[in-house]
Amino acid sequence: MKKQRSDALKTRLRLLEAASEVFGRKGFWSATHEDICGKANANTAAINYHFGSKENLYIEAWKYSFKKSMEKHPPEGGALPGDPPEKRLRGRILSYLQRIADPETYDIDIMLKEMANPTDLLVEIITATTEPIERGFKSILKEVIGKGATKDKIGFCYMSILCMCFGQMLHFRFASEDTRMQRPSLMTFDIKVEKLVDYIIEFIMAGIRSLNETSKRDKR
Amino acid sequence: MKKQRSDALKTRLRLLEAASEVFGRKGFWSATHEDICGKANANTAAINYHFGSKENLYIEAWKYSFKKSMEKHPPEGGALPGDPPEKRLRGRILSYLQRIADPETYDIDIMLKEMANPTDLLVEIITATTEPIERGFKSILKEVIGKGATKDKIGFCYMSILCMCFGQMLHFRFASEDTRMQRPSLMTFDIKVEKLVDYIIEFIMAGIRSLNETSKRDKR
Amino acid sequence: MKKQRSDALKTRLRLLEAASEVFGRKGFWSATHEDICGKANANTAAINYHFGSKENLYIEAWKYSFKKSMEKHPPEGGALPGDPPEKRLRGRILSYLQRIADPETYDIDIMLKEMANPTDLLVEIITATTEPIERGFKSILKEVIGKGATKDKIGFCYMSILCMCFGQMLHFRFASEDTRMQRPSLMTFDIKVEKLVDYIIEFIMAGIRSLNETSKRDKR
Amino acid sequence: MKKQRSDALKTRLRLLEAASEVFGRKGFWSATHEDICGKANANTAAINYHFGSKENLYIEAWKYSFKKSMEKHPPEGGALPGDPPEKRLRGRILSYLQRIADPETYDIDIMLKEMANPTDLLVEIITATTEPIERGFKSILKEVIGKGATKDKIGFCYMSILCMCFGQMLHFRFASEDTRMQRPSLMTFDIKVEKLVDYIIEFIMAGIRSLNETSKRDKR
DNA sequence: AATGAATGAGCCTTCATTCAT
DNA sequence: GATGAATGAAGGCTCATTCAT
Repeated sequence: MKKQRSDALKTRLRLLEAASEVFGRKGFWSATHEDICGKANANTAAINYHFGSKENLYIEAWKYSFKKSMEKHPPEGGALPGDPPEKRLRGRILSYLQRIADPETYDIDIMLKEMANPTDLLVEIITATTEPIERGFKSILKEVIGKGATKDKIGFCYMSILCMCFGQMLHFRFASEDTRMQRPSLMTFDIKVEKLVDYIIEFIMAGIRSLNETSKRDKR
Repeated sequence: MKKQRSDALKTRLRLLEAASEVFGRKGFWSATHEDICGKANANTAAINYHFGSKENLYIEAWKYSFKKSMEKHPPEGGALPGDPPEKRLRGRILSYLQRIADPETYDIDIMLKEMANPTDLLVEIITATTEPIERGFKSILKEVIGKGATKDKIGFCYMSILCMCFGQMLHFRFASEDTRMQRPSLMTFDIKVEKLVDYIIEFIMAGIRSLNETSKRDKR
Repeated sequence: MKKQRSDALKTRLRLLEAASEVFGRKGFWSATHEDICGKANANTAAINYHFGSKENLYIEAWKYSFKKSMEKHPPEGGALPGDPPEKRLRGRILSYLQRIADPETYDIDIMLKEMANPTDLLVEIITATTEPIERGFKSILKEVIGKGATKDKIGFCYMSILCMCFGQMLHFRFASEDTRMQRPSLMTFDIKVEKLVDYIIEFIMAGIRSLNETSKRDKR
Repeated sequence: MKKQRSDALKTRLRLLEAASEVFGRKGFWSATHEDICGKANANTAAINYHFGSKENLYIEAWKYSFKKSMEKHPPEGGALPGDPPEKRLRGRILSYLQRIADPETYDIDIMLKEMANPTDLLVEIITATTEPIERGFKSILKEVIGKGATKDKIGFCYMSILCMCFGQMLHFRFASEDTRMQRPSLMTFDIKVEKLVDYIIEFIMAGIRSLNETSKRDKR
């Protein structure tokens, strides 16, 4: 079966799709040219032909994944600029959770693998591309927390949101036998994603409110 | 004879120590025999000689690490059996945080790498060894939540504790330039570990309490 | 039609020019299609399209270079048929040196690389094309040496001329930072090309004369 | 046929011998691990095991070859310190010619290939190791030339010796179907090596003497 | 007629494992 | 019992060549 001639762009795209998935599932080191090219129906030499190196493909795959994910799930999560800060925060969290839960995008997966086994290739690009999201979150958090909003407290709250979103959703993906997860979770409980989202948001909002009150009390 | 056997045991131990650290820092795939044997001052053939294979050493290293870590930080975290459930919960969380923060144990590191890039080797053993901890947590959570304590809610709360502890402490290790972390965090804020622990516990307890109230309200 | 054919010829020519230079600088093995086509502003497939193979282009490039070089520096080096043999020999040597020194022709460079790393591709063609030059030299040498002109002695003298011309001029190109030479010579001395030519010719003529006298003496 | 266990040093030596020959015959780029390891009866991974890389083996092979060659053919060529300068010069030239002609050493071959296709790996090491030889030659040349011994003239004479020795001997190797030369020379004449050496030395000495006289004459 | 896309053979290197001592 | 030496399988990459347009 001879490969049909096709646009280089199409092959490139197939490679990006395949690479996103394979890198997302296996991480940079375990993913091989053959894994990726096999999935993309391309020759083993295709990666170097189209991207110059595995490293470069990795970077491009992350950019591609992130863009795709962000376009599918805009960060506002349905909230409008005029909405009260709590509602806007909920919207942002919801958007985040959706990005993490979406079985068709791999930016989060790549990022997690990268955090576990850093390659020195994505640090800057991730920092640069995710900076607006962080800024958006923090600006809303500042409003929500109000007077006691020190930089540290905002940082802690933002981090808490990340922890809860990532952790719970990843665990959910395990529990729901997401095809990306190669094995069952170490822990299971049956919960639907909508309910999980409610829980997460409530948990986070309560935590933030509590910290907020404490600091007010401390001041007095 | 006796001397030799003792030497063998010492080498075994050095290999376990070295393997724990290397696996914790690099994960299973990136760690090489040379990395480990080099650090253990042993021959490259030593792993296969003493443990049969890299896989087996990995399993043994995890067991070793976990045991060491648990002996150093007992799971009650200073709370007594008769203490009120909230206090016992705080104790458990504190113990967890200490295990994560301890720069001399690598069980958590191995577990995290394993979660990011599963090897099929640790699932059962981790499940088995951590089961008592999970059971302890959940039993206390049941008390704390009280009447509305469904299996799902308990599961969610337990998972939330894990998320917060892992996420925040890992981030703290990044921010504090822990030698285990190969690069600076993507995000930094200056906060002391004691204060961080306070924050985490308060955040979690607030979240749990909130979920609790909601369910009571829902019931009405 | 006519236009296209002319374009094709132009591309062919550009390829020949580029190939001469690249082969001259890097030799057959290190020169890549991309090197050559890049320099010729042509497609990577152009070589096989226009010449069938890298091998064939190599042969054609040599022929092209040699022809170009010989047209620029006629082998008589300004001497006339009626001039005395020594003068005609000087002319030939001068012409040789000019060909070697000319920074715009690459036949000598290709030949040297070929000698260092033979490809089996140029033996016959070089022998055939340089044969007239060799014949010209040897016929003059026969006259110069006179009675003792055995085939061996003529051969030795001819070879000596080649050695001196090649060696000294190559070294000079090194020393003068000729762009064709990738690195400085292992040995440097500051000497102008005119003086160098004088030295070389004097050295050679003295050598030949000496051999000549010896053989006369031996005969006696 | 299982490989027998043997001293690492013996394998190393076999690899060095094989590498010297293969690099000498083919040059760095065309020589493959398989060529070398095949000849050395070793596994393809042996090069990286014993030398770390092809580059490093190349350097070591050159050092090994050079040492071997110099031990076999001491640079004085049989002349004694008290001998007249001309005789000592003859001795040095003879030694050089022997080194070049010896079919069992490959330092010269490697050096020539390196000059034709530089790798950036041997420049310094060759310069350093051959420096004493150059110094020895030049000091004698200074004596031989006498008063007119400018740096340039000494340099030119030294270079002339190199040219003649290298060129003639290489050609001789071609003509005598030296196994190192893959193909017949472009030019043949039947001459015995002893006679060739006589010719070369006479030619060189005459050239040097002539330059010498000229400069004396010029001064007047 | 000419080219951009694609390919497969081959190279250097790494690494877990085996083997002979 | 323990180790230094050796190996083979597999990975990333280069490059001359082929193919479909």
